[in-house]
Amino acid sequence: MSQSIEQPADGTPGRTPARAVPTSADVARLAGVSRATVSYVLNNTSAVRISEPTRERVREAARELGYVPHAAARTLRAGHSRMVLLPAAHVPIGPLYSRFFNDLQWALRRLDYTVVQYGSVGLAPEAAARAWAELRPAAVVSTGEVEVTPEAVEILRRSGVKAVITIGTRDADGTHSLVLDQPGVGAAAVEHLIATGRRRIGVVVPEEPGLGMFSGPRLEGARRAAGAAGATVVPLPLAYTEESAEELAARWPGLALDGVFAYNDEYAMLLMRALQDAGTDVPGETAVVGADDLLLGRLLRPRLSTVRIDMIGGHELAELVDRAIDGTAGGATRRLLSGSRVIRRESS
Amino acid sequence: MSQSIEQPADGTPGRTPARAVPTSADVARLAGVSRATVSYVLNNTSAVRISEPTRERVREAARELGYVPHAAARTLRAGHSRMVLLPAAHVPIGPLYSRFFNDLQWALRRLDYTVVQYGSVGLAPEAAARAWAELRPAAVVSTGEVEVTPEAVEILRRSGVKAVITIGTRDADGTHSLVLDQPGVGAAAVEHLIATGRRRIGVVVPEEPGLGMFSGPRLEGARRAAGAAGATVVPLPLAYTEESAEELAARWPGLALDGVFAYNDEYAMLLMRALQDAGTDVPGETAVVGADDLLLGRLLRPRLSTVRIDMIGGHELAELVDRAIDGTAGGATRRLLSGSRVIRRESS
DNA sequence: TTGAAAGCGCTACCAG
DNA sequence: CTGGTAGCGCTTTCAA
Repeated sequence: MSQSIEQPADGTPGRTPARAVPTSADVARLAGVSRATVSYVLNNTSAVRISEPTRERVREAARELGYVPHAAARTLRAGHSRMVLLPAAHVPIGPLYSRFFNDLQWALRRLDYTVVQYGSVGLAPEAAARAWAELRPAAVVSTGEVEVTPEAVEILRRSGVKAVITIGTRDADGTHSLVLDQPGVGAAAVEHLIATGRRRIGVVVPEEPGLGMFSGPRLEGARRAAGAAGATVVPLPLAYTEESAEELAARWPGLALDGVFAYNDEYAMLLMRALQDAGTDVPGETAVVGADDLLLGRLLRPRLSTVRIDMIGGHELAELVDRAIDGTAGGATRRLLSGSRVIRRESS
Repeated sequence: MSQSIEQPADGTPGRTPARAVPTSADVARLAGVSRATVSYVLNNTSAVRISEPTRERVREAARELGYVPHAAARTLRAGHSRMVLLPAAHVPIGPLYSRFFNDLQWALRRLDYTVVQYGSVGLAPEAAARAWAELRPAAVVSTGEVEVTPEAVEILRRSGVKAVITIGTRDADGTHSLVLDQPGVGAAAVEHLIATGRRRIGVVVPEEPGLGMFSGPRLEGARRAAGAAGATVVPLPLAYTEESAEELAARWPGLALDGVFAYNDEYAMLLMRALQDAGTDVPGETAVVGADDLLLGRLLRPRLSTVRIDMIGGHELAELVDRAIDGTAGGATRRLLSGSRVIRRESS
């Protein structure tokens, strides 16, 4: 074959010769056509008509060489990518989110986007934004693990990112913001407790870092709801360990609380267990309400009352992303997701 | 300014003018130097000495323009990327994995790799491999959610991927394989049950798709261990729903099992709850063993016995990835991670 | 110490 | 219907 003449300098001479990775030029040579034709055939370019025999020759050559197009080259040439970047969460928020994530990814891929999660643990907002911007994604969909500051948005914008979508506790300007009504979650729980006759209500505040952006607003909402009804709210710091829960349960009698909103179902389980072990009757002495409606909660005894949180569907969000990228969605929008409601079981 | 002459065709004429994204050429122009100099300065190229005033001018210009390098262009020019691709799991495997994931990402970033998770839900092995290959990552680290077939490995190899690392239930050839000893997990559980006097042992097999690659080998290991001791193993299909668990619990007496390995702690909780509700005494009539050592298990009553699974550390793996990329780790290796041991609590 | 220029792989224009 | 070719943004060799 003619290629053998320009045997390329081999990268790894030691072991398997590892021929250089095939390019569209290699495909063209093997098929006896031009690189342009290869591009037309492999991309099914409709603006140009290639004879069927030629198409087949090209496809066969590509198959034989194991040709895979080079995304970076395509991006460079096109001037834009079809990548949607999701800053990856450092805290797994449970089945609710993971289901949502899967739906989103699946829907975006149907729209021909390449979905990529970028781990951004421990990066400052601007540093993270720069790292994301290097990849020149078409859109960034942030689910709240890294704060999206105005500076970050500006960095992304200037790097050609077409759309920034945030899902979080408050709107980030210049973005399409989906605001989860966290205060509403706390308020729903507390209103329910009050409606069932409770007056002194504890609100668990996780000590784990990274949950503050959720727990703060939930506490705030709880306070508002309690204030409106003349009830009392007591913040209860709690780490996700048995020791911390035991310690809290030990001083429970002194706190004289008749109800508690435990942040979510997992903390609720932790706390409820500790309370029961310490001899506190649930819901007799203290009612407990979690959040997220995990299967877990139905397995506890008493069955756990919970706040089911309103969440946007993955498919719906994918469409928003798509419209935001092609400009149809306008410059910046804000949408409040507030539909949290209590599911009463046996613990309240 | 001179740029105003060649005002580029604006992408989105409607709203904010959105000036074209700045390139290193723009930085060079603003700083009054050549593009080469810009590259030298911003990459701290040591082979070349640039005067301090020039460096400062370049950096200032970059800052002013909000310049962010274009990863695709860099990759294209360099002929290789520093991207490590992790096919993202479609099933959240719990805190054990998520901790591992974070460590791995963090460690890889310290080694100056760009870590990217690629959602590959529902793709055939070869299709997934091609999708990954388009990004020309330096390495692919598969944690077992998509099967890595020999064909897939070949596709990746031919696309210049330097290293393929698999963590899974068996070794994939041509890769660096870390084999989790799943049979060992089942065996450990069953041996423990036998040692504590059980003879007819159920093994839960989750009906959820995607877990088969774990549950199958665990069942196999359980069978081997039972066979060696003359005990009996009964496979128990179970979906992760209350109904499925209730149904299983209802026919429990007929099964006449005195022990059960419940796949993991979550299924164990589900089953144990259903058994207790149906009036079966745990561990009196039936002993229950889970796996993964979740905090959850310690909160149950009786406290759940569990198999703690041996796992490689994220940092350690990051180093393997690094050596595999630069060739130091050799062509293909295999390492068995077998160190599972039972933590006995109260349910067995 | 700095600049000019080639070229990575690909696509889209324009000629033939 | 097919081929030639420019050029996306970047790094790096070679020359000045």
